[in-house]
Amino acid sequence: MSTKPTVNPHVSCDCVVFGFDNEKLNVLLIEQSYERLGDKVQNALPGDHVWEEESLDEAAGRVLKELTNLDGIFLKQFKTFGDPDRLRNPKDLAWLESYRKKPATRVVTVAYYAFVRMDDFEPAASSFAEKVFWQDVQDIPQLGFDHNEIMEEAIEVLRRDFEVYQVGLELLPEKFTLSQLQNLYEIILNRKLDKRNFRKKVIKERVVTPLDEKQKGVLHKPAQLFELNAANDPSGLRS
Amino acid sequence: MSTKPTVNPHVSCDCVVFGFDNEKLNVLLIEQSYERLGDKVQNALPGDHVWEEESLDEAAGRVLKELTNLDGIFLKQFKTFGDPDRLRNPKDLAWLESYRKKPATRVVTVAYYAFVRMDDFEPAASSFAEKVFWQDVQDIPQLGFDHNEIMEEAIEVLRRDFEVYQVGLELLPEKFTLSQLQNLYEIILNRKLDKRNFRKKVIKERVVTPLDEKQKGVLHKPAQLFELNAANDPSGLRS
DNA sequence: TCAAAAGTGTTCCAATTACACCCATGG
DNA sequence: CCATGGGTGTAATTGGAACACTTTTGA
Repeated sequence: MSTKPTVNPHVSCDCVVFGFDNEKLNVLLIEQSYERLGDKVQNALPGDHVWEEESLDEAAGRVLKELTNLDGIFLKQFKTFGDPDRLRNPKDLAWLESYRKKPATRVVTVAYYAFVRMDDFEPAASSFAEKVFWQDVQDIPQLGFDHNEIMEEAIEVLRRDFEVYQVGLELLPEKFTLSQLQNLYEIILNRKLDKRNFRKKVIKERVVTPLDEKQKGVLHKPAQLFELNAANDPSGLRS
Repeated sequence: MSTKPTVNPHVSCDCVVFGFDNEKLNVLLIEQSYERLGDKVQNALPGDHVWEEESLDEAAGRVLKELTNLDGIFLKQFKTFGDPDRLRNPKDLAWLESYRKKPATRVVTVAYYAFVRMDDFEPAASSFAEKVFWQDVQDIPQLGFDHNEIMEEAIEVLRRDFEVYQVGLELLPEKFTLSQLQNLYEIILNRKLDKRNFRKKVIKERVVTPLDEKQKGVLHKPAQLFELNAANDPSGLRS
């Protein structure tokens, strides 16, 4: 890639990047600032136009890479948003004008969700935005464009794909306790689970394998650490 | 809609329209002919470019309506295909040249699947093609562009959505027997089911409700007819 | 009377649920 | 020694799987 890529102004991709901090589910948001109209800022999902010579998956992978500098991240296309009015809300026009020549152009966006281990990544300025931050999915502010709608659909799809394919376990740190695992299940499924039954099940079904290692420095009985069972890798893409 | 619509040359939608004839699962294909290069024909999925002022769902609904003239058809977006090379196979160039000014333009296509009751619809020429026909999904010929790939993904998604949301029951005629229902299950799930267990289950789970009516004119014991339980309508779109 | 599909119940096993107490550690 | 979360087993219930014969109709 030595020549400058041609941008396709009609198609973009947006990424809903999930992170898990053992207590809640978070999403990466960016702050877009546009000085032209009185230093306003708005929050949005990270995304970019697709280049003419890359696939949609490559575009999403590129956005993720520029944002986090991480490789091997789970990434899945989940829905395409193409309402003719999706960029025509007056609240978004100022930003679009500062960014593109033709703010009236219709843009269809292909939405992806992704999983990032929160302790692999410290949000930092990127080519997309000076500010990048984690936000609790229970407490999402107003976002630009139709990004609130995209977020909501992403969470629905995550719940479903988690139940069907056990997608989402890559949100855990490499070594984790069964309580952490159970927290993740409970948060994604949005219901309480029984501790004993849960443990029996994940061990019988080989979701995880125990390590020869325990927690240290906790003010209670240290827990056994586990790792994901590699064979359990769902058939999704990793970029 | 009195003014002529503006076509968006960068985005199209393609529809995988399923039908069920009590024996196999079928898909609607069209035959595209282009005289320019020696009267060749190729088969493809029905689809069209999106208009500038319609949503993606509306575009798919429009394609379906023009194709079948039916209303109220179940329709669901399932994946977007946007490889830069998806229209660059030499086999497709002749057709594209006969159809568009710029065959090299990259087109991203949003794929939908849909369900049509086969006895509600007799394939007939439409604005898309002179020839429209049902084809057994087990025996799909080579299609233009990346349409074989789209087909395969559609079937996978159908299987999954059927298990998760019981999407697909709208393939049945309004009144049907439990054997027909079981055939549909077996074909979509691709495995045999036990007759007694199946019947117990669909009745207990209120998938269907019995009618005060029986089959007539069959050369065996006439079966009780059933209809879908309306409350079972999955939360998909109907166009 | 025959062929063809309809219709029907019971038993067994596996999987899921509910539930309460002792343990190891750091402060 | 106390607070905190870690760790464990059993009994009851539910749901799924396996399985074979009789019935009704039209030809």
